[in-house]
Amino acid sequence: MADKTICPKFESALNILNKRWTGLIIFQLLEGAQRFSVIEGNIGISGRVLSERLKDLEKQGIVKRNVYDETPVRIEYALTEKGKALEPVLQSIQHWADGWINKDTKSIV
Amino acid sequence: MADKTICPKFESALNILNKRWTGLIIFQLLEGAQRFSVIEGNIGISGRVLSERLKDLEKQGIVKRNVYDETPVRIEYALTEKGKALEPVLQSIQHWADGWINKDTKSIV
DNA sequence: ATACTTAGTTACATAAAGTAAGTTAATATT
DNA sequence: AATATTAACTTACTTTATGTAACTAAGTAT
Repeated sequence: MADKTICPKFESALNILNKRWTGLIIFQLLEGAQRFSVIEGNIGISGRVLSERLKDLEKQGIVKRNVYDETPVRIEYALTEKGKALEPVLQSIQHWADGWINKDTKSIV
Repeated sequence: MADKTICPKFESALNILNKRWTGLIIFQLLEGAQRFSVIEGNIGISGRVLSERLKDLEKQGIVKRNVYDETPVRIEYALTEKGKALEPVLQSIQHWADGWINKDTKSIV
């Protein structure tokens, strides 16, 4: 691979949304903190990959993992400020989708 | 997979940007029509996958394939109106990246 | 002691992406 | 006439990512 790095920041941002499921995970968390099993059920991701993604997102400072010492233990994943700052990105995707995606054909309007 | 379909249009839009390379391909084409080999070289994608992606994007009405009968044949890929309409999406990603990505650490600002 | 719950992890199977060589068509070169 | 060149792919094969389903750990409750 050549890797011309058009703009390293931009590429690095794209590499986040680029990965399967990250967009939906962030979209879910924009509604508020959620537990592992809730995210899993809501977006239909496999536990294996959700675990992987949440670790990535945490490492990138987009998601925060909060442990509540109840019984059984409750763990919630929430967006950080950096994560919340992605809301306009998802909104612009939504806006584009509203204007250009025909939900029946999944193709040209 | 459960597939709760949060919003079918939104999901379908995400499934485009979601795939590896599509974001960069569209970003490239925002600068104007480009040939296969140029895109390939600029973003460092393999020919096999670029071919696959361009067909997908064409099928979704985001990219138009233009054949110029020169010698050797010249083929250019350009964004359609639907494709150009993605510019604000990429801009919002760029904007987020500028504010939140530290290009050195690739992580928290 | 056994069972239940959440939040994972592990082992294995299938699908997607990377690599490198090959194909096609229209010239241009020797 | 045979060989080479160029762009745009395609094919065969390897590596990586994702899906599936069963399993583990910690802390109760029965």
